[in-house]
Order: sequence, then structure tokens, then C-alpha cells
Amino acid sequence: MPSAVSGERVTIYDVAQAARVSTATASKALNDTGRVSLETRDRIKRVARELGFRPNSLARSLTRKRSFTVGLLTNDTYGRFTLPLMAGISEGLIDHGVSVFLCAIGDNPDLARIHVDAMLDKQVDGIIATGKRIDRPLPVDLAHLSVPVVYALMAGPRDGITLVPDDRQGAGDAVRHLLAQGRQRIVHVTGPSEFDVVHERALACKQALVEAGVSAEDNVLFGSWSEHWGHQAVDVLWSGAEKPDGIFCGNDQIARGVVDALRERGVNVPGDVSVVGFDNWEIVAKETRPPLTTVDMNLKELGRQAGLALVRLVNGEAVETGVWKLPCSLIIRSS
Amino acid sequence: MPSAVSGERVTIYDVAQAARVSTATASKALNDTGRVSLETRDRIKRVARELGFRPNSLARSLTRKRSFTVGLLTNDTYGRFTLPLMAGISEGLIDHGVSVFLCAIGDNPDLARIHVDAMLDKQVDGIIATGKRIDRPLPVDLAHLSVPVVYALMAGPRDGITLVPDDRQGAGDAVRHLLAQGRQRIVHVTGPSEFDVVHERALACKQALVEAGVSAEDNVLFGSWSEHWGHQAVDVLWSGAEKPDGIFCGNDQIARGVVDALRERGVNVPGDVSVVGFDNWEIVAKETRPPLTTVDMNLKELGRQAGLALVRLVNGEAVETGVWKLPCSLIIRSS
DNA sequence: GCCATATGGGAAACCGGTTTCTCAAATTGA
DNA sequence: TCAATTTGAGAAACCGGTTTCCCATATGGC
Repeated sequence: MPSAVSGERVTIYDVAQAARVSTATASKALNDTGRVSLETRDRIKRVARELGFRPNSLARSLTRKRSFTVGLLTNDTYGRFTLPLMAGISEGLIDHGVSVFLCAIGDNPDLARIHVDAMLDKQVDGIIATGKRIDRPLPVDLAHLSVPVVYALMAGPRDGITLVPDDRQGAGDAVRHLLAQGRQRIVHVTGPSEFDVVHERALACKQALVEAGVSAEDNVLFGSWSEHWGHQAVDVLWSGAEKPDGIFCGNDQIARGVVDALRERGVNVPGDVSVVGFDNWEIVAKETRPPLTTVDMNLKELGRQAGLALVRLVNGEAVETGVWKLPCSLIIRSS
Repeated sequence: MPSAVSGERVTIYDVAQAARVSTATASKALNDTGRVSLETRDRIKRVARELGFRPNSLARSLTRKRSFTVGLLTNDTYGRFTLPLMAGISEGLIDHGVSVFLCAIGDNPDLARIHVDAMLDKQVDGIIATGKRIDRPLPVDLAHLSVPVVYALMAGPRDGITLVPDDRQGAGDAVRHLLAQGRQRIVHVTGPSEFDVVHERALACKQALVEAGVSAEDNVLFGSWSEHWGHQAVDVLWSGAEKPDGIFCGNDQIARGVVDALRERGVNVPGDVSVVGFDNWEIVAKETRPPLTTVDMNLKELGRQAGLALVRLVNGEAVETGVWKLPCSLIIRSS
């Protein structure tokens, strides 16, 4: 008797029986494949709906050899970059019925190995690797896996697919914004020189200045990614002869430190000096006084693209390899 | 011929064939179940190892009716609370071979429904629900699911299992710390009064003061969770007659605002006034000048416990229902 | 009216494991 | 020495779907 059996899940067998067909026909009808009359198809679909049939994804995956599941591997313990990325991936993939395993592996190679193995055992269709250090690989080799891998915010192999923000464009926009404000003596206060992105951004900064015919000599200060360094940098700059009127910072925390230090010195922002940050970490940028103009890396969109690129790989479609640079946006606030 | 076939995954069938036994025996040997001679068991295990056999988790899940997978549902778009929690869950569960699907659903009920359905289709063994607002439920009803649910940082049903930090103890410790510094005029600057935790913490604050025989009248200021509010609160407090010498803040951002405002007024922290925050959001607390003394909610440990509680539920073990309050730790820095 | 083709649907194999049940051989007991 | 029990291992069913292949019937052409 076809009726809503409580507790137990409804299987395709139940549907088939209720519709008086075989499971084969039921399957074909529900998936719009094979040869089934329109009449029968509709009837089966109706019955399935009435019974509240939901196919067991595991069983389907077993035959299809597709689990509709991907893994996201990250060594960003803080979540600053991972969560927006994750949200984007998830958003991009949910339409494809794909779910995401998230694994935070820190810098522990053993843990990384365990998690990757667990993912492969669970038959993930692909893996997205990400980290906070673009130039540092994950502590595990993903190059020879049986599933495709996409790298986001992280250096992948030459013949792989890597998605990163276009730091060059972002930094260029930031500097051009400062120039448009009429700033002429522009310095760049940034993070440790061991980071690739630091050089990327510094280079773009210089280039934009040169293009505008503005001096770009000795205008980069390397330090750490902290507010503290922002303060220090202002101390250094304001002890010199020629004080800058525009400061482009390597991230929002540095910028916050810079702005605070300037205020404390009685320097008006943006009256005397304009400041631009990088990251658009709203919790920092919005609470800076005045709110910080900064570069947004559009991480959510980057995640979406990474997810979509991965499914295309999984589907065997051709995907252009190499480094994809996704545009950054300048978020103009009051600084 | 048993040999390392490249590309294709090794199945239990391959192992059985190479060891000249049936798949039934192979399965039993590898799982240490059934009746197999020690000799045969060892041989099969050795062969499996040599072939690099890794069981297909999907196939196993299908028969065992356990997917060794749980879902983590969150409406915390920012990751501030979710990621540490996630790390804890993951850490607690990896030993059990359990992986975690992470879904950020925001406040969208439709999206929530879709993700929950997707999880159920993928046969998750259980779900952990979490959010940034402890007193706001997720925009989807999880009460009548076929799998167990554990609530973390979020109000669950009466007969469910809910894990939250012990706000009362944390707030009490914070206030007692201020008292121990010799502070007598203590105020509490906290978030919006619609939040349950706000009242919880305010109450604990009052109680600790009363116990110490210190005045606790009109000493709570409700506002928002922002730095800006911290500034405003100092304005209010310092325009009054009797200025406080100890301030306990509802979160680190407020505390940061308070400390900055005090410094700008020339009030010395911790010389004239001691300040304690809540959350131990390191990025804020460590960069505050001076570094912030604050309450850590031990979210990672909370996540671990939530994960373990869930597997116990899944295993049908008895688990005490109700609200579990996990201890907070006071992190003493310089404020 | 008869043969070739198209159509709808089902039986059975399969995905990769687990588990029950059966059975032959080995061991034990009297 | 012979029956009763224990032991080791395999055949087959199963989990819940998908897919291939085959067959009966309906349709079309001449």
C-alpha cells in the first residue's frame, strides 16, 4: 500500500511499487533519461512527489562515480580569507548539487595527509586548495592526485589552475586614486618583503607613480602586517624631512595603525594626508576614523569562480590553465 | 596478476583476488570481524597494504547506513565564531573518520532548506547548528529531522543538546579580576539589550559586584557591538560626576573603542582605569594599546565537545540533554 | 497481410563494499 | 571409532540507486 511510511526513508523501490513500474523505469522517469512515455513519466514523478522521495545521494554516487562533493583545504587558521572564499564556492556550487568538505589543516603535514586521504576515500570529485600565504604551498603534495585540483590564493603548479586577486590592478587603482586626490608625495607602507604579494603590490605602486610622472624613489617601507607597524612607519616618515601626503598600505591593519598614528600627531586624514588600505576587512576598515578607503579582493567572487572552474574540470571540459587574475575593487570611504 | 594497476582505484575485489580469497573473507579480515584465521587475516592485510587498498567510503556507507559525515550549519557570515568552532569539531572528529560539510546559509530560509536537504540526501549522520546570535534560531526547523542535531552557540529546543560558553562564569571572572586590581567603581559597557548574552553577562557582573559588597547601581550601558559605541560610552561616562575606575566590556571591539577613547582623553590604562574585554579576538585584543585583558570563550574546545557529543548521539549512546555551559578563560594582558 | 522499425518497459547486472547463511573440514569428546 | 562441535571460508543477498540489453507490442511501408 503506497502511503507515507513514517521514519524510514522512501526509496526508489517504494516509488516504483506505488507507481506499479520497475525501479528501472522509475529511475529513468525521474532522471528524464531512457525511453518512458510522457504519461508514465508524469505519473511516476507525481507519485515520487507525493511520497516525498529523495534519492540517496550515496547510492547514486556509487554508480555514477561522481560524489557531487568537493574538498576545501586551507591552512588559514584564522578564517579571514577562507570564509568569504568558502561562501563563494558554496554559492557557486549549490546549483550543481555539490557540497563542500572544509578542512583546516594548519601547517601539519601529517594532518594534511590524513584529511586528504579522508577526502579521497569519500570520493570527492575535486579539491580546492587555499591558504593565507599565496607563495607558500600547502604542506602536502596535491600534484599527483586522481582528482582535479584548483588553487585559490595560493601558488599551484605551472600546468594547474590558480585563481588570485589581481594585486597589480588593485594596487594600481589605489595609487591612481591617491593621485586623483592631488597627492604627489606617495609612499607605500607594506608587509614583510618575503611575501610575493608585497612585491607585486609595491611594483604596481611604483609603476603607477612613474606613469603619472611622479617620484617613486625610496618610497616603500617593508614591515609586518600589523597595526603596530603602521604606527612605527608613521614615526619613521614623520621624522624625515619630506613628509608624504598620500599613503598606500599593504593591508587594512597597517592602514589602521597609520591613520591612528596620524591622528595622534594632529595630522588630518584626509585633509593633510590620504590613506588607502588593502583587503577591505570591514571590521577594521569601517571602524577606522575616518572609515578607510581600501581595496576589496572580491574573495567571494573568486571562490565562486574557483568552484565553477573545478566542476568544469570534473566534467572533463577544457579549462584554461595558468594563473587567473581576478579584478579587485576600490572601495572609497573617507580616508 | 596482482600488480599496482595505475590510475584505477584498488577495490576489495582486487585484494581478494590477489590474496586468493573471496571478497567476503577479505572484508572480514580487513575489518577484524567474522571468522578468519590469523594467518589468512595477516596475509590479506599485507596484500591490501601492498596494493595500496583504500576502501571506497561511499560503498561502505551504503551498507553500514553511516556516512561518517556531519553537517555544520551556520549563519555567521563572518567566520569570527564559526571557524574556530569548525576547527575544534574537525579536530574532535577526525579520529572517528568523520568529515564535516560546512554550509553558510546566512538568514535565507530557502537557502537553508536547500542546504539541509542536500545534507540529508548525502546521508549526514548528524548536524551541528551554530550562529552568531545565541538567541536567534536558524531560519530553518531542525527539530524533526531524522538525524540528531547538536546546537552550539545557539538556542536549541529544550530536549536537545546545546553547548554554549559559560558567560556567567566568564563575566564573573572578568569582574572579579577588576576587583582584585583594587577597582571599586566598575561599569559594564555592553551590546544591544536584545541579546540574551548581554543580560547574562550583565547579571553575572552585578552579582559579582554585590558579592564583593561593591555598588552595582546603574552601572550597565547598553549599546552596539562596535568600537564606535565604546567611544560614545566613554563620552557619557566621563561627562558624569563619578568616573569609573574599572570597565568591563561586552566584547573586544567595544573594549578597543573604550581604551582608545580613554587614551585620547589622557586617561591612563591600566594606571587610572582597568579595562577587560570579551571574546579574545586576538586581532583586536593584541593590537589594542595596551594589549587587552579579555575573556576567551574557548570556542575550539566547545567545537570539539559538540562534535564528540554528536557522534555519541549518532552511536545511540545516552547523552545528557539540556544546555552545557563550557568554561571561559580570562586572558590577562596589560589593560 | 506481412515484414521492418519504433516504442515502452522490465530483468538483470552493476557500483564496491558488508553481512548472513551455509557447508566442508578439522577438532573434540566419549 | 564415530558422532558432536568448532572453525575457516565462500556463495549469495543486500544497501539504493543506474544502465545495459532484451523483448513484447504498436506502428509504418509496400
